[in-house]
Amino acid sequence: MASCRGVMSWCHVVYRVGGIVDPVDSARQAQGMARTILHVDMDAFFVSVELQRRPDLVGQPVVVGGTGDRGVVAAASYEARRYGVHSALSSAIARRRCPDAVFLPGDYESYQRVSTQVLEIYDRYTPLVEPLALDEAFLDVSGATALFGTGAQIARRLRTDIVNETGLRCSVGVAANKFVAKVASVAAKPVAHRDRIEPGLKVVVVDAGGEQEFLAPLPVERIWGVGPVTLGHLHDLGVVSIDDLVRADPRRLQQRLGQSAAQQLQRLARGIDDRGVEPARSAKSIGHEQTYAQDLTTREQVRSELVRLCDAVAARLRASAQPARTFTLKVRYADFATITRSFTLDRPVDTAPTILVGLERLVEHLELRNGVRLLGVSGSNLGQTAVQLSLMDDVGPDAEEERRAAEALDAIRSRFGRESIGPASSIGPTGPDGASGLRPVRRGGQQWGPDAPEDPALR
DNA sequence: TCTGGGGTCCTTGTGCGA
DNA sequence: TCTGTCGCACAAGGACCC
Repeated sequence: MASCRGVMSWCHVVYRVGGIVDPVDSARQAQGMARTILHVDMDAFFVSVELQRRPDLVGQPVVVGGTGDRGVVAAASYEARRYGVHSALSSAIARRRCPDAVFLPGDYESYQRVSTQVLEIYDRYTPLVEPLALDEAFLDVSGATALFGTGAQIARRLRTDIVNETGLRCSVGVAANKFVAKVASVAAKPVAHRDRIEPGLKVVVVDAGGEQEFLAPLPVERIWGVGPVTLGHLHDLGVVSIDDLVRADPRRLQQRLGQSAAQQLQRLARGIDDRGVEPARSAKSIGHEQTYAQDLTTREQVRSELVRLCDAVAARLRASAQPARTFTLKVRYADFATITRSFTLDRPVDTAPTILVGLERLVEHLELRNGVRLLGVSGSNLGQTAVQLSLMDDVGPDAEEERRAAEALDAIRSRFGRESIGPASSIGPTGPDGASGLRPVRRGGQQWGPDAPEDPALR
């Protein structure tokens, strides 16, 4: 049985049980190499940052995300969660469920700043930090225990530092591997019930060897990689809890989910996860996509938007010094059907005109059907050196000229800001306020869908 | 009930050369 | 010369994550 041990000054639960033990972990422990992994997850991060600027909203239902009808919720305060509002819910439904909620459009750059501050705190404890998103990270503190104490003690110190220096709260899971640490951090979080908000445990520790007993009673959708589709398959097979998954017939699972997924899920269900904490994961693709408040219905509109997206993607490829060989166009139609089309060049490139030539060829063969609600462009197959030679050369602009223009663009943006210059098609006939102006693609801008028309009551 | 934007990873199908 | 097969690269899509 799992034993829960409360600790005076902060709530802290330890699962120390027997059960099936991963041979890899056993060998590691036998050699004194057991890892201590922390998963730190900020509580309602975006909302908490907003509340620091708007203390008058503390205790109220607050939602950060797309404010328009095509937006989604990025984060909800626990007061809003009591009404069934949660992240990824459509903003329209969120409004219906909680009409009194205050909707804020979100400020990605502020969240980035606070996130950097939190990363600096992690750095004091270990260099092995793998950020997963702005609001969560894995830390391998195996080498820090001699200096700072047990995993639980480090977790407690970290929480205190974060609260004192940022004013924000977080929940921490501690375990011998990433997956279990992540599930533990969820168990440490506050829970919003219809009639009350249950304070979280703040820190939950799962000792090595106790993984399977900790996981067994949890619903199978807690496993990383089980989304709505896989959950449907698992329910069809009578698998509801993680324990059911451990006991499930591997052949039936493989028939339904494929060999790779079935094996991986059963390993995770047993609490086995050999992935290490990777501090410097390089990006494999760089892209931008945008959902439009009104569907695009003409080829001209599509081309014009592609110019903006290409410009933004090319600028980021240059900024990261990672030109791409493969470019993918994503189109979502009004009926939500989504297609992707891609092309691969013989050499990596990072300038918009060359990419655009390829994309326009793809668009020529596309039907616009009854309207396009989303367009996306991404570059993958990232390389190191951009070469202005490609299959587009026969029709593309002069390579040297293109390169010089891109460098001039970067220099102007670096000096005067990202919105200071852009492709001609970025100049809309009229802006939201009736005036013309540049419409740059901004990373983090419109992150959660098109915003509602300006409402002074929002801010 | 309506579904964003940034990604990653996996599977399947196809074309091609050996 | 034709056919089958294997491995590889690529394209497209699906599922998932935060």
